[in-house]
Amino acid sequence: MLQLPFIRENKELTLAGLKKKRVANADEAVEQVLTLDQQRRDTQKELDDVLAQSNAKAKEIGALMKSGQKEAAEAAKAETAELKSRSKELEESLKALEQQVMDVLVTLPNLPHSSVPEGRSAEDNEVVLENGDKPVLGDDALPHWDLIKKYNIIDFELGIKITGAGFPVYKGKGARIQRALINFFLDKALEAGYLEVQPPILINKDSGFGTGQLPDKEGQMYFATADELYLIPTAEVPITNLYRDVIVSEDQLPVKNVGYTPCFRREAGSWGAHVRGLNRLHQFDKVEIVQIRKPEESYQALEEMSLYVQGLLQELELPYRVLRLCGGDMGFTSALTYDMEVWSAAQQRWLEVSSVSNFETYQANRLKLRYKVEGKTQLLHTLNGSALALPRILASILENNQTPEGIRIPKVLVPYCGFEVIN
RNA sequence: GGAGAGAUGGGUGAGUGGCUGAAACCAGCAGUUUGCUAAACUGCCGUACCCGUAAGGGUACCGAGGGUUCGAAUCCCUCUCUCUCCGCCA
Repeated sequence: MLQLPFIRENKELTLAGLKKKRVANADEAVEQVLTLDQQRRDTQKELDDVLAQSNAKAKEIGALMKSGQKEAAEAAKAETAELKSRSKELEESLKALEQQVMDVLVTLPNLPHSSVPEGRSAEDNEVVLENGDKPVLGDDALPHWDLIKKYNIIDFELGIKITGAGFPVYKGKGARIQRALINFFLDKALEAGYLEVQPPILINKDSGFGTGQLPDKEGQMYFATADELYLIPTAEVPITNLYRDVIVSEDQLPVKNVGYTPCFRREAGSWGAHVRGLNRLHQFDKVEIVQIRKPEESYQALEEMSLYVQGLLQELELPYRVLRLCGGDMGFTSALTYDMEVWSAAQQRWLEVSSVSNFETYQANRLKLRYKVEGKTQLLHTLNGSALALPRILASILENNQTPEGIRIPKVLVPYCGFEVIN
């Protein structure tokens, strides 16, 4: 959520940012927020004054009662009636105005960092770098959805029976390589100084609001109606919400957490071409890194996180590229996002496997996540990144490493898998 | 699921209608002093919003929401959570 005082003092900057993010009704929305906010403040001033008068009168009455001046006290009581009804009115309109400000404010996305390129869609994203050699496969190379059948390691039909489309069953070496990847990713994060956490994978409304999934992305999450809990779309949500309503003491910074969780996404309306096999699932596994940083350090941290993720891809011997997302393609809550894509040799396309973002104060403002600087509380910056999401990593390992003798497991994973080839 | 008890500031914990934004103690911060890796003493020590260039002032908050009252941490209602006992159970 954007900070109201910031919008007030930086209206033009706000508008420019929102337009870069391709917000359709930016002028209108900002104007509305500022007008409502002014009304809100006026109303609060008036209410506070009325309440101050009421408090003074109440004290007066108390004193009169004590000194036995009953009649004077009764007379004073009569005077409070008007103040009371007035304060009630004002309180109601204050509440209404606060709600209205909030309603518009939550529709505004985060402002993009100055380095974010202009653009409308994925085609406008900036390729920051490309690394690794794309393998050249023979004509008989298979896409991963055929390889998983050939080697009987992932079963989509079985998943359909148990749950539905997009919920695959991993079997044998398929299950073992999943477990290997998770452990590999967690171990690497531990080496890099992250604290491992195992959060719940169901979250309440407040948590959904804290990281920005609610109110506007309600339809993307599975919802357990009996208990009003959402299945997490990413570990970002529970891990970042660990720090909701927290004033972190300076010596605990920076916070670096890593967690493995399954992730659940309804992906309503996003099925079609290019989503075969492991390319898009309703349930998948992911290791997520989350950092909480002082504002002045957050962009340096973002670069570190990007390099960290790239290091993982290098160790897995996967050709990858890094994109800086353009204003129109960025997430709602992000100020700057790098996407990491790996080359999927049989499909001949790039697959997104990680998204590393700095949210600046946007989430922290919702979370009320702060620290103290010289006695004053100040919002912190939150960042997170996939490190990494499994399915597409697995897809490209399967495709890129296929040989007539079977699928070669990347060296770093062999100790974790306990086998060198899937055949 | 059934029965009972409870929820106060970073922690412990007092407070049952006005003198309480809240005692006391601990932790923390600043300083004074003592010749010793510590003690004693003094002061400070919650959050948010509003007015103000500032100094400063106002308002709200004692699990959450509502109500009674001139006045609520304190009384009433609803909800949430925690603990204890019983039941069930990985």
